[in-house]
Amino acid sequence: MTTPSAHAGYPAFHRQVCSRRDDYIREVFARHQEAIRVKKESVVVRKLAAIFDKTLEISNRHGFQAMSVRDLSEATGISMGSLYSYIESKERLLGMILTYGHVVVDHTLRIPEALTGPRERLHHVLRTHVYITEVMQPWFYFSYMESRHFDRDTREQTIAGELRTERLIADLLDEGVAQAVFPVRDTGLTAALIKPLLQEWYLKRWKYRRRGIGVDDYADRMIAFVDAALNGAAET
Amino acid sequence: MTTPSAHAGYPAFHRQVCSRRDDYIREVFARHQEAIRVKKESVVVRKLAAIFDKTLEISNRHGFQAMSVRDLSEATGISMGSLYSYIESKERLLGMILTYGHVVVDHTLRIPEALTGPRERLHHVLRTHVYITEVMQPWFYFSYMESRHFDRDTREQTIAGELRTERLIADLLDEGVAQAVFPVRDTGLTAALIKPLLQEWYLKRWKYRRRGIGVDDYADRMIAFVDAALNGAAET
DNA sequence: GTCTATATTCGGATAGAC
DNA sequence: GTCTATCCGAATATAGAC
Repeated sequence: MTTPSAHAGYPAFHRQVCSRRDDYIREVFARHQEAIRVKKESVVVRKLAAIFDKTLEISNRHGFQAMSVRDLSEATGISMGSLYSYIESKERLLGMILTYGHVVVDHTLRIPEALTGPRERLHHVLRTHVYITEVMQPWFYFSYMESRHFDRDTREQTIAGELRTERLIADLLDEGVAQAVFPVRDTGLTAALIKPLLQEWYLKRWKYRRRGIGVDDYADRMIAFVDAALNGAAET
Repeated sequence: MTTPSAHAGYPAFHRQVCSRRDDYIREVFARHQEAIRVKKESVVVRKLAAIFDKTLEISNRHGFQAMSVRDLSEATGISMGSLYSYIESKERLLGMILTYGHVVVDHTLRIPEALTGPRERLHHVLRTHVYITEVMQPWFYFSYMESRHFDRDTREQTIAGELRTERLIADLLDEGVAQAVFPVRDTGLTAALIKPLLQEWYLKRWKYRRRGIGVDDYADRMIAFVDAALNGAAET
């Protein structure tokens, strides 16, 4: 049941994403330049990295609203005045953090390419999703929990992203049904039931950590559960 | 695939819970009496019902922190001063709302009793959970989303409740394994994977409503999905 | 029991020296 | 680029008349 997918296991995936972190933050800088008064890129990248980390850390404990900019100032060791020359406003900080996550996800959650069989393609997508949400757990948690506080546009953008994932899964299921690999009736609903199994990993990771279940463990088990559900669907 | 369980369908369940609503609120009143300056029970029950409803409504849109007591005052039509003679403080209001949900759940999520087969008992628990979270959707959503802002004790109480549900499912799976009804390997992990399928219903209900999927539809499909996963587990 | 008016604290944001 | 000091609006909570 070990994956015959395009993945070389989680550690390699983790290293790759982390090594590109500065590039991702540079792109965030580029997209929000007008809002950032400091102009020296190397300085900005270093500071933004710290600001994003601490914001996610504090917000995920008490909520973004509850985090005062003063709290953030103390946590990062950057004074209020200085901080505001990087973030412009608290709302803009939110926007930058969302951009950050989207940049990372866009660069990593790529299509399988060489994989052909519907089942293999599905497995790959499920595993990659678990991997990326493991690397970026604080961001996914934040995005999920805070989305209802966003303004209309931002919220709808987030929801659209969510639905895209679900749609991707549904499409893969459709492929499988067309090739008589999965005996699934309603692929849309089935995809909707699979998605919470992906979200489970970043929403309740503490629970699995406490039980000693690691990323690859979870991916293996979750994929097996889904496979069983897809196979057994014939009997319904 | 229609349930041969102790349930007479959702509408009957809904009516029963709603008809007892005043009793539940009376119990909340009893448990928080010292914090409520107004003493006339009939008045308190009526006002608390409105206060709870509006609080859940506003909080579930923008978050409990973001809801000012002024907002609540305007929404309920009760003046600031008057409001404070019912809630003592915003934090106490939070406590009362949590009590409210716990009271309702304690009275409705009862054990199957006469049902014997492990599969039937599991189906019953899953369906009842979907039913109760449908009636009390705003409360469950609130409790899930706000729990990380609670103080230590309250948060741990909420988590304990969560784990109890998961444990209940795991125990039923164990029963089934013992009687060779389910070929499941790790019942703890399987229970952990089933739980998000229950939470899905109150966390993303808008999605299913938009697709025209009702409570009993969801319960049927979700239970079928779980059944298939349990059966197919043998092949792993 | 209900209201209006107000005390007080806190958080976002900026000015301006260095 | 970074800091300290400060402004100002908003939110919780209360006092006290009716």
